[in-house]
Amino acid sequence: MKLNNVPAGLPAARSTYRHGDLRRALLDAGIELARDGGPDAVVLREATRRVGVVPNAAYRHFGSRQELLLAVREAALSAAASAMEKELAVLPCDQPPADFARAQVRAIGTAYLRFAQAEPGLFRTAFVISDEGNGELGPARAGASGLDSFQLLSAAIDRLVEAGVLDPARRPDAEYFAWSAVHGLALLVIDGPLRGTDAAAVHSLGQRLIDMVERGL
Amino acid sequence: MKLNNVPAGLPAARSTYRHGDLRRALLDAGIELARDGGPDAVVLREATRRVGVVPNAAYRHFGSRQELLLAVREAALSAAASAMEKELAVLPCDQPPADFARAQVRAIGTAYLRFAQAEPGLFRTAFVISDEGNGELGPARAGASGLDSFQLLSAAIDRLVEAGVLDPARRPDAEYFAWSAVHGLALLVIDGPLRGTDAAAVHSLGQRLIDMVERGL
DNA sequence: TGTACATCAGTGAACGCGCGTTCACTGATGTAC
DNA sequence: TGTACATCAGTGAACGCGCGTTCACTGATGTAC
Repeated sequence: MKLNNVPAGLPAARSTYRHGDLRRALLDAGIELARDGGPDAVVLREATRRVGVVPNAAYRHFGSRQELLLAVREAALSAAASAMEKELAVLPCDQPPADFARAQVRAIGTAYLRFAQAEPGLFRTAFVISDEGNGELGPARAGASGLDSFQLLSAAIDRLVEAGVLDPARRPDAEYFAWSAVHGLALLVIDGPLRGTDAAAVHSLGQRLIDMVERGL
Repeated sequence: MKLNNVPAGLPAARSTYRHGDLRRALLDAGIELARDGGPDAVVLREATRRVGVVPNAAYRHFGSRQELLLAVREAALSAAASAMEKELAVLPCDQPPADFARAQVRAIGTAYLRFAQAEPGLFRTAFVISDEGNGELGPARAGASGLDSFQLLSAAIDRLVEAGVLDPARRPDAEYFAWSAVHGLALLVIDGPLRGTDAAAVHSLGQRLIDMVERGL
């Protein structure tokens, strides 16, 4: 019988060992690489180098470079979802349901754009697949609430309908349209023609884009 | 005095030589590589291999791999602009100016989405920078009309204002908003959650997205 | 029109690079008696 | 409580790979006399 009862089938999560927690350290290094360089910069050898360990040591914790990259991506997705949740959390609740629902959708869009600008490398790691040999995405990782970014948006749009702001006939696929607009702008900002635009101007553009989406839906 | 008078400063464009036209052949090979693999697949050695020439032969025509990639990108941008022009050309002119202006904007958006779906590799080569060490974009290449994709869109939106469809107060940055929406949807389709959706469904989503943009602007 | 020569497109061979990944190992840890 | 042993995280060395790029060459072409 084991003291630390882990679900069968999963590798037991050790808390410390020779290095301390090499898996965690490699993951952190990978995240750092992604942060300034995007997904392609997540290089196994470089991660081990940063941690101060021999390259093949990584194979005790990740089956391949791809597996490390996937773990980094999960972390990035989770960070994005958390950023949204944080933006949602500061919203005042004492307002008419219609306004509140609208504010929630706006908060999600705003958080997405802010995340893209503040952490372009992580943003691209999380949301820009860029083929990589057809992806293998796996389920998008959740934030603290247990919902991923896309689910947060969908739920917010549902609330828009409940609050009577959005005609139910317009509901279908609305999250794709909203996502498209905000995602597109994010890319224009991080490596398109709007690159180099300062944060304030981007914020203002973002707000006007969200206005457009709101009106358009 | 030369028979073939080319503008001074530009390298004389030879029509044929040992290989015939190696530069053109390498470029075509590069385009083919981009077509099924995106920008990262534009590999100098592979292009020479396909053409049946030794790797370093490429250096007679391109200073570096980057230069080849840029040429391929130009071609992809030009192809996109042409697709838009083709879509514009089939529009009936005998309609009220307001309708015509609207139809032109729609045609551009539709062509963009169609191009993305029909040629995802070229689309990504043309419009997804993905850093590459901060890009070095150069001016976006023009179609037959001499305008690039973005200029075509901007001009169409200008006509929307002239036709009285769009409030001039709403004009500023409208092309960025429209571009964002369509570009975002294109990415969802080519390597996001909407990948694998069939052409008809994508077209319908695209039309509804454009509806949203039109209303929202 | 015919010969001599310069040009320069494509050759052949080789570099150094960093990458992902495999192998047999070693030595600190945690466990059983 | 002390010793013997098994585990397995991290080592050391090496692989093969394809890449971009450089070098000195050679031989067909187009040009000058």
